[in-house]
Amino acid sequence: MAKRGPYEKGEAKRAEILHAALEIFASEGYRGTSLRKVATKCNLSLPGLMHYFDSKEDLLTQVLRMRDETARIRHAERADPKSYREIIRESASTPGLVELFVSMAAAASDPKHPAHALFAERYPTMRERTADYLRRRMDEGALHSDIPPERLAVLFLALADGIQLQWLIDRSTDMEQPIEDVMSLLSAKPDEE
Amino acid sequence: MAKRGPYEKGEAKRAEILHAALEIFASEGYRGTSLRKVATKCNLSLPGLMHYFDSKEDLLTQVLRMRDETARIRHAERADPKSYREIIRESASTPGLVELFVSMAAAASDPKHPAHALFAERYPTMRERTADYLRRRMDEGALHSDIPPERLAVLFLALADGIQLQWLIDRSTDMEQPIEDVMSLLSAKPDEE
DNA sequence: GTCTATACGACGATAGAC
DNA sequence: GTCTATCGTCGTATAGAC
Repeated sequence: MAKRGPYEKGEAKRAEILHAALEIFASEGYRGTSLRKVATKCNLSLPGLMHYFDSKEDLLTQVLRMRDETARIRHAERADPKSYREIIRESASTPGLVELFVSMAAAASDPKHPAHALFAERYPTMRERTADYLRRRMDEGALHSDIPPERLAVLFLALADGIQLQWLIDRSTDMEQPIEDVMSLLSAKPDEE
Repeated sequence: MAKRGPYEKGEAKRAEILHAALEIFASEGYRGTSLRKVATKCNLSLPGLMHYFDSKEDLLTQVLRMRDETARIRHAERADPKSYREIIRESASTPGLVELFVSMAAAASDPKHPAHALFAERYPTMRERTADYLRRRMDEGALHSDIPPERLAVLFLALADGIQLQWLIDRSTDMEQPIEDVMSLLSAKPDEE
């Protein structure tokens, strides 16, 4: 911020583009949103916009990165249910971004896709954070399971992603319930295990 | 089959197109596969192909419908873990189709998308089938939970969809483990609940 | 009904001038 | 750093042959 030097304006413009893209994709969804719309919103021609990004996929990847970074700062590395509920609420208010996330995850299955690296880092990171939280709760005696926290973390992340797919189709789907249900299963006393 | 009448040839060609599309999307993925490629594979011009379908999205939706129908026949309405494992194995051999499924689910969030109706029917149907299975296992005493089977079904479907997203990025992900883990949680004796 | 030819508008991408 | 101009490809639309 307030960074001096020859790149100051460029960085500001790049951030402006990312914010504009985020806004448009949030309100109009992933499908049928073109770079020309984003460019127009930034008072730029398409090539003018492309000066800042290698490709559309690159731009979209950086939108997701920015969004991750925002969430990371806001929730300060926490992985507790309260933080999780806030994220769910934010998602629920911006279906367009959920659609963007899911579409990008599918496209990123190709190792050459710019978002592949993002997701390839993102999942292990979130797994660790979630596993750490679960381990803490287990040490406190609040949760019990023979399943290692790392495996439970994979499970919780799958749950969080998967419930979004059902929610995209039926907006009345409760996105918090499945997580809470598994939590309650882990809260049961381990008498037989 | 061997259906007589004026539509015989047309229906056969339509089926040929769907199979060709399935094959191409399975081998090359959702991204970067054009209808012209599918048309060429069927010895057809693009408009010739479009004679059978309203739009690209319509064609893709029918590809998914056909795939569902195939699976339904093969697994004969069952919803047991053995059937589930077979489906997982089939998915794992065709990442392109998993990508197609996820991409379509995201796009189908728009109620006007042709696949919206498919998913809007599909999820409740699969929920019922899964809930029926769980209820049966509960009656047998093999599973125990205070959570109603319908809610557990939502949970299992989310798990199955979500683990695919992680698997698309990291193919070494075990797609069966999370389901088995929740099953094992439900197998525990209910002494404290 | 089945299909080809042709054309249209919009997309993402790129070359090169300023 | 930003533009105009242009490219190739996409999905789509229409006219009309058989």
